[in-house]
Amino acid sequence: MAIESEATREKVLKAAERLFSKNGFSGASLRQITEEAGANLAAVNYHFGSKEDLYKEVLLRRVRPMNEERLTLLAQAEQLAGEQPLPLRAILDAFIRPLLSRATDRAPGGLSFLRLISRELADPQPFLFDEMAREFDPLVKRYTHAFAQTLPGLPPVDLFWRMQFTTGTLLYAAARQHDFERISSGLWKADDVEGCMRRLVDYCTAGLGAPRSAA
Amino acid sequence: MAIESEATREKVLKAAERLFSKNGFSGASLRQITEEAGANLAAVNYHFGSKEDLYKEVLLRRVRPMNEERLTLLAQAEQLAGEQPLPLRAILDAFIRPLLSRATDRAPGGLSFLRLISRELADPQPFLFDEMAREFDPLVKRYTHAFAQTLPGLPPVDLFWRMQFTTGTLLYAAARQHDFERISSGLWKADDVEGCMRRLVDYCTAGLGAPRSAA
DNA sequence: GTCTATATCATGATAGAC
DNA sequence: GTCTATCATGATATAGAC
Repeated sequence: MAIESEATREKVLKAAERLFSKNGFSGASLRQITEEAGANLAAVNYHFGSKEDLYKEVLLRRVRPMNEERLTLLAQAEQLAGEQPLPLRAILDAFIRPLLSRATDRAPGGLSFLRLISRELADPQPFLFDEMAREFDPLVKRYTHAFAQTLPGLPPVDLFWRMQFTTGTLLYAAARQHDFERISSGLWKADDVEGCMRRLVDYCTAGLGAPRSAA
Repeated sequence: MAIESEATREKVLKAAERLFSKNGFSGASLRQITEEAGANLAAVNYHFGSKEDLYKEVLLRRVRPMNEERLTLLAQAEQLAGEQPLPLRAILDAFIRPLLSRATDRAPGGLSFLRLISRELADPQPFLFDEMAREFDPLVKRYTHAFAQTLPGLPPVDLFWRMQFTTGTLLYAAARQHDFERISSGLWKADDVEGCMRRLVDYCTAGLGAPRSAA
């Protein structure tokens, strides 16, 4: 039945998300995953074809809506600004929020997904590289253009680096949401994602707009 | 013989560094490693005891001198500055250089080590967590103090975040040195590590010293 | 110290009954 | 669609010869 099939599929995806997030692609076995899902070992191959394809689906089903959200928020901000170039803060907020907000989502997968996507982008799986590049390409192009408009004097190579630095900052913040409370020695509480986001935007706004030092 | 023993040990460490870096801890097998090293499978257990202990040694033998260098550079900069608090740039340079300079080292392991240590810090292996914490603790304390001196008005929680953001920026830059040339579409050449470092310092200096926005 | 040989177990994948 | 059973392979680790 389609209904039961969907239920099993969903349970497997959920368990896979958690275990891939915790142990990485090669560190999580299909046996662990199907056991935690309460499904049969053979279900993975039936529903997804292979472990790699399961991993791909775990990621893409969350990445796609997230990136659409990022593009939508940017478009909305631009409409609001009219002819003016967007303030840096506005671009960054549109870029960061759809990712970090998932740290508090009641929706499934929040923290797991953050850790997973951070690991994948900082340390890509070769078999997924092309598909991820295709998925992120419109986003990169679109935001590069927005940043370039707001920072007209910045040479392309510097903009490239500053966007990379911003990405690194964001990914690390996302990857470690799950243990910042512990390592901050009580300075920060895990439910204050807004506080993290505000500080992240402060930091990256300054970094992107920094003066350039002499070579 | 002690000499041959050392040679085998060294060959295994070198191969392990490359393969752990490329495929991660669980993605690299002892078979791969010993084969690439031209050593016997049993050599790993003889010399290191277990796969986990091999991994630990691969990391720590490079982390220890790197972190000593960071502490030394900071002390030297402080001596140079006398009574004055250090400029942000000087602290950052001392923090960043001993890591990123390894991207060009003729010495073995440069790029591999960068990728490996970045992955380990952004996504720690549980079995190594305590030992890494112990190894990095003096560094964190020392640099936190230096930053706090130079940024006297900054509340501790904000300093915590900004140091985390700086760490994330640095680790991502380190992790991807090996393919920035490719993904920059020709904007940047891999031999220009100085250029990367200068831009990284520009970015983080601005971020650490950024104005704080209202909550 | 280094090797061969092997023990023991986990892995991803699939064939075929239901 | 889901199950059991199994295959072929590869994993870490170790015992014991040399």
